[in-house]
Amino acid sequence: MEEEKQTIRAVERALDVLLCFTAGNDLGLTEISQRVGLHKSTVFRLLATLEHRGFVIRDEATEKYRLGLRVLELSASLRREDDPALLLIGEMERLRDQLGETISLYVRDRKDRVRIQAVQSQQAIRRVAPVGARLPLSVGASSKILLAFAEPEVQDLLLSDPSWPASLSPEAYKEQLREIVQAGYATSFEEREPGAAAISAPIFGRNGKLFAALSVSGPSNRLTPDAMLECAPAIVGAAKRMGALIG
Amino acid sequence: MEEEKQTIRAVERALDVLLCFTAGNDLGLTEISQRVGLHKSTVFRLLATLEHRGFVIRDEATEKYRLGLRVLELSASLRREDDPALLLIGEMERLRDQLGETISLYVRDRKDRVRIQAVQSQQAIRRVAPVGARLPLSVGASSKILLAFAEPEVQDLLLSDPSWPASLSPEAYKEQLREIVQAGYATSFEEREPGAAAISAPIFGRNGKLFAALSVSGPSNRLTPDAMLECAPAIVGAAKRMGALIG
DNA sequence: ACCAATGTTTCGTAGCGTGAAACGGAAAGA
DNA sequence: TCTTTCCGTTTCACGCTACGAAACATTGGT
Repeated sequence: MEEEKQTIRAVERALDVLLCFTAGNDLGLTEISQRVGLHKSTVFRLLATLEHRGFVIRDEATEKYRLGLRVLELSASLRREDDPALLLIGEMERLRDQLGETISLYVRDRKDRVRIQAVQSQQAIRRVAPVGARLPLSVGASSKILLAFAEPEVQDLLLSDPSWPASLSPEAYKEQLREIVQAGYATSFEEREPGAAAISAPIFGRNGKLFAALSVSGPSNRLTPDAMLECAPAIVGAAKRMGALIG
Repeated sequence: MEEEKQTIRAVERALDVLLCFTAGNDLGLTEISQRVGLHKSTVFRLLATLEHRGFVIRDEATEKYRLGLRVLELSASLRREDDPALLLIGEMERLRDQLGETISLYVRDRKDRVRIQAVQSQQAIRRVAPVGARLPLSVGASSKILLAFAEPEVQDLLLSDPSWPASLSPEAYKEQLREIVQAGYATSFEEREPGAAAISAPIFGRNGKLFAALSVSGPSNRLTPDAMLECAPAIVGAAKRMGALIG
């Protein structure tokens, strides 16, 4: 049960503190200590260390903490010249212009999916999709794609994981995933967020393995089930072209 | 020579390991341990911790370490809706289209400057400017802007800092900065990188304090001293308009 | 086969991180 | 003005925990 990997507690705690800031707004010391469940003085020292390296800074006015520019520096190193997300942005823009909706690119990262690239719809009412967002793998069209086309062993691992919602029976869900493999795309209608719908198709690399899920999302009154059925071929086609672009 | 702030050694080391990856390429355990000057087993545990939280991952093929998507998640929180860099991108694009060169936005972060936004030139030969890059405050046109228009106390602090190159006399440099304040803009010609030139102007916030340096950079055979002199008014004007846009 | 280089595990020690408590300071309320 | 309250900061003794040497494992090169 318990073969925890050998990790360093203080570092783990520091990273937890950092992750608090994914919420977005600035945080005070006490608020952080409550959120991570650590003593004030412990968090104080952790924050002092993070600040010393520039990972967090203090807002001069409010005295609260926020992320520092060091994380921008790190993320710049993530986006390298060979970043697939950069290669695919052109094709994504073309699809956006064709369909008028927001286009996202998701990859699986452990037990979540992460939006690694996005081009926003130009319409007044649109889905806004910030790059970097981390979302659950249990709901949404792209989640189903990432699961349905994953290698069987990771699929089993994820569906049997304790973090998998008990309300979703693995057996029934697998049947649904098989249908998606058959169809070649997946849809979701007001599944994760009310008023939103999405349709997603898989992008395979040259090695034949799933690389990412291409997803079109918008308001559910525009992306009706019928409308999604209609634009599915375009999305599947774009995903196929993208697969040819990446290594 | 005294009291360092109270920080946590293990965390500090972990952050140093993370910062190794700003180089860009993937790193092996031994290489990291040499770079940060720590024992292999120590780095091994630090990396295991960073990996456990998703800040680094291992390339399946090469077994080397690289940054994980958690840093993308963090950087997304840095780019919020009220991010000034997002407000200014429109004006930057306009300036790019007018001058045909790459436009960058720099802010001072401690003893460095960081490029927080950029729009790339469309020309075949152009300056490429990745967002997030951290550069020294001692060379380059935008460095001079960030120093010249900084509050006097931080200017003194930076010029007297041990990290300031001894070859640049603070006295003479201050005189140069005064001239820049007079002119309202700064230039650099093959100063930091051979073959590159830049011209930069300050952006002030509503509070009258310096917010960032707007910079135009390109190959030195296009951005000749004469050409820079010619386009200076356009850049100063754009910087002024940008100042009105931010809070 | 050897050697060299890298990644992983073990283990005893002491140095370090920990959390309770006390301190200081600012803002809110009576 | 004097409380009260809430934050942030500092101190300190205890005992856990992170440390590094060394051994072990694994690979690839010659």
